[in-house]
Amino acid sequence: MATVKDIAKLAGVSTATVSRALANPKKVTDATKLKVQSAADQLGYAPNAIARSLRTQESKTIVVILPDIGNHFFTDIIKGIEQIAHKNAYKVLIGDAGNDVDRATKYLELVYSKQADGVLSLTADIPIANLLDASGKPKFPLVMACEYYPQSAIPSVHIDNEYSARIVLESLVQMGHYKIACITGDRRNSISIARMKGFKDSMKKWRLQIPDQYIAEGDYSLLSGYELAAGLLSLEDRPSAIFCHNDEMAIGVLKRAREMDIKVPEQLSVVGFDNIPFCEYSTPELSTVHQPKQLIGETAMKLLLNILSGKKPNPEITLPTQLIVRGTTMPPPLDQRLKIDI
Amino acid sequence: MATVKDIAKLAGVSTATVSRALANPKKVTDATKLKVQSAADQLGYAPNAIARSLRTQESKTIVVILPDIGNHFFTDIIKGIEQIAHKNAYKVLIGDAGNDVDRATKYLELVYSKQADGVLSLTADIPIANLLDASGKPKFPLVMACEYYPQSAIPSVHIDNEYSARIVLESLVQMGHYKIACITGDRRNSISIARMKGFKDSMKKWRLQIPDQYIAEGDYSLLSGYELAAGLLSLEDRPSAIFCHNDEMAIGVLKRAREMDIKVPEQLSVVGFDNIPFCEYSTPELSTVHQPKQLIGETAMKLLLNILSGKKPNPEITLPTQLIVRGTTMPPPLDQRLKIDI
DNA sequence: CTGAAAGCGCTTACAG
DNA sequence: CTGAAAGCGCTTACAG
Repeated sequence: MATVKDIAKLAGVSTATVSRALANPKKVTDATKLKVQSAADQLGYAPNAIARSLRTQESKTIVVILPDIGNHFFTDIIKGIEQIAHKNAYKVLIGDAGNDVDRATKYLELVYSKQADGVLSLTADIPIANLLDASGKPKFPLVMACEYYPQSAIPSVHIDNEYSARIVLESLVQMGHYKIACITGDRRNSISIARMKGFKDSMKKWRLQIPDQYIAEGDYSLLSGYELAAGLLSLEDRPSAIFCHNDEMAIGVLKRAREMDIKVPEQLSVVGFDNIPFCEYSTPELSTVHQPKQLIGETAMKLLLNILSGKKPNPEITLPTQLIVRGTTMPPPLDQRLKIDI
Repeated sequence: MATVKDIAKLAGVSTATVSRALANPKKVTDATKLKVQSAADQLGYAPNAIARSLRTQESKTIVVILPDIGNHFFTDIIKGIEQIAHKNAYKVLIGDAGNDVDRATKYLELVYSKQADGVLSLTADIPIANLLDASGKPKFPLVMACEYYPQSAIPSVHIDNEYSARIVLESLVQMGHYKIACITGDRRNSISIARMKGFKDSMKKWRLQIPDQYIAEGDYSLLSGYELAAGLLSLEDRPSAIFCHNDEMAIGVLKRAREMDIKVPEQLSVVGFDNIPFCEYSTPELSTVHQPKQLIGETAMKLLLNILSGKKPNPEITLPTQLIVRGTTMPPPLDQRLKIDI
């Protein structure tokens, strides 16, 4: 491997000049620029980024901490992150936590070991003490996306989860549903809490009850939706609608309903969350809440870039969602329909 | 950030001793080990991996080049890679090529810039001249998984694509299908070529015809399966079975059939490839070829580890596949059934 | 515009 | 067992 030293020798200049010619072509004569350039080409020079990092104290790399690479929701988020990162000459290290807190936390070491300049975390499962110093400020350049720590000073971009749950509920109630169940994610998670709050607030507003057994806690997988639906759909007073906190669990519910011979949407309405590509390929096509996934990724990366360049960040950005009504929702059977004046 | 120098000062030893105490506790007195360790703890020392890399000339990082992060087939492969990598103290840099050859090729620079020690490529779309030197040997530690360059000296782990296609075809023919269409991936790709060969060989063996318009070229997306099925299913002599080169295209076919009111499997059999989790959640559940995805990832990473440690690699590893018959395949209607003696 | 020199933070032969 | 010194390959203030 050729180094600046080799180029310097071949071009008959100093290593300082080589470095300058390659990095700032303006600070150097056209003649030397040419000499250096052709020597570099001749030697097939590739700069050693490690040496550069050690000298400049920056790696031009960021880590994104991914809760679970098996969750398809994150695909477009990552695409958004990578697009902005690459456009700005940053490399992206993707750390899959496999739903494990310790593994997620471990990726933070990359910034202490100087292999990354900042962190873009898609999970709020990391103990917050690992992220904030005594004064409550982030210990290193850090942005959260999708998930977040409420009332923390960590810059974050996310949707309005409470509002998004409310529009789902409003739509369902307007159709006449009142026996509405819910399959959540991890219930200690801020996202689940916000969505549950939106759900409960809407129900309360319409003076509707939520029996305890109508709330089930899943893990965002196809399987957990499938398994939890078994319980929900066997209830004596079976719900006429199920609101799932992501699309994969909703697709799991669809399968269970099919097996139990419960017709969707005639006998059961199902709503998902995220709007992953598979929504349009389920039977029936899944009604859901659309999240601007790629935009979330892009925005979060831009925020991190701002922090990395020393600007003080916009602390919190909320992006819009949208209810998408497809084939899994309709008014419940007449005998189960709510009678209200709208 | 504390450095070895700081620790050395606090512990009253040299930086050399600090380095040794931390890395090889055996080469040092118990007393100094203790002194150094406690000084390091006290200062909250985190080693600078960049400096270490520059000195040791290895980054303990590998890149995996991913054709498209949107293709769910790769999820478990990556899990397998990461598991073995982390167990061996290697970091994994995931490079998403977004189905773009130039982007894929660009990730190779990470090894020239010393940010990665080796490459695990899941795509064979990179021009091979970028990988091999004049004598046909890999320019750097390199392993292929899933895809490969036929007759190259690049170590690779993959399935037997030809055989896998044959078992699909045999199963279909045994059921009595003879009008069998195929939706492939990129047809210049070695995987598609091998699967097509298995397909054609089987058909030839049974003396069956494959009309040109029975072969359609897709891009592994849900949408391409959906779109190409429109043509296939509108043919005057409509196929009674479609073999898709991945599950997502097969699920796209299912949707189109539903819309055209063609009953699967009664009027149309569909077979996918890969066995992604969604297979069990489609309607009907998708028959497919199971690939040992996680094992492929693990095996490929072990191969790369071998190369990295100077051992000469096992050049090619083939892992077994398995036909999984679910709800999308059955014998064709009687009037379209092949009459053969078996 | 160019060069000599220092230094980023480690590790490791080489002496002792 | 321990220390002094060199060096990995860059970049950048400092002189000139």
